[in-house]
Amino acid sequence: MLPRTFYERPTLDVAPELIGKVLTIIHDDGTHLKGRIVEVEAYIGPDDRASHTYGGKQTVRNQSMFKQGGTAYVYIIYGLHHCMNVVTRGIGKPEGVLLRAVEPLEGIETMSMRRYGKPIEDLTRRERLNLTNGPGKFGQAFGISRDGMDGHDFCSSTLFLEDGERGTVLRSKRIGIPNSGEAKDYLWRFYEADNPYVSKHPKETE
DNA sequence: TAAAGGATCCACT
DNA sequence: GTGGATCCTTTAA
Repeated sequence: MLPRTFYERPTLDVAPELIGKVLTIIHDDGTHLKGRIVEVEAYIGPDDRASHTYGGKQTVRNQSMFKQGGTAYVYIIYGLHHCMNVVTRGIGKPEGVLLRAVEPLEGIETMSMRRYGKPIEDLTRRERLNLTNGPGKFGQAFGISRDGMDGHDFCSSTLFLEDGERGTVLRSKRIGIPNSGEAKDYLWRFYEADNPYVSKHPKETE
């Protein structure tokens, strides 16, 4: 399992290195879920208009962002989708990386039932790719919720990351950022080239 | 207490 | 490629 020192570094160093890492979540009912991370975005609180912690703003919802590196920050977007972040740097530094998409490795049956209520063999090709190719979809497939997951430690026996194979890492502008303000142009999205589980393959890449 | 908006997803064209 | 759904969190009065 990746040590805490992996997370307690500059966010823009951690984010691209998360590509290819294998995430494991073990739920209370014993189900093992594994996925290979293929898409992330960095959010650097104090200087980032698009972050929930812009200017160091601290609320009931985002308090996990202020904890030590390797903490999970889970929030609900648009009232219904759960998104998971990995907190970086140290206590009092509200920075993190949003996990946007993974490639399913283990527990695919469970993911299929959670997402579509039917077994994997009944899914269309499109539905299989739609299991985890977006922040909210990944959250639903992995059974992520604020109860129990928010504030959880990535250095624990039921939630952790391990090394995995990594392909070519590309970078782009982030997705869903309003088309105004200086934060929109930052190339803080990282994803694996040619991976079908990446939510979007934009034109502007480096 | 009320109002506005959002780090998205899905169905439809 | 486009637009609507949907409800929680924040902020201001």
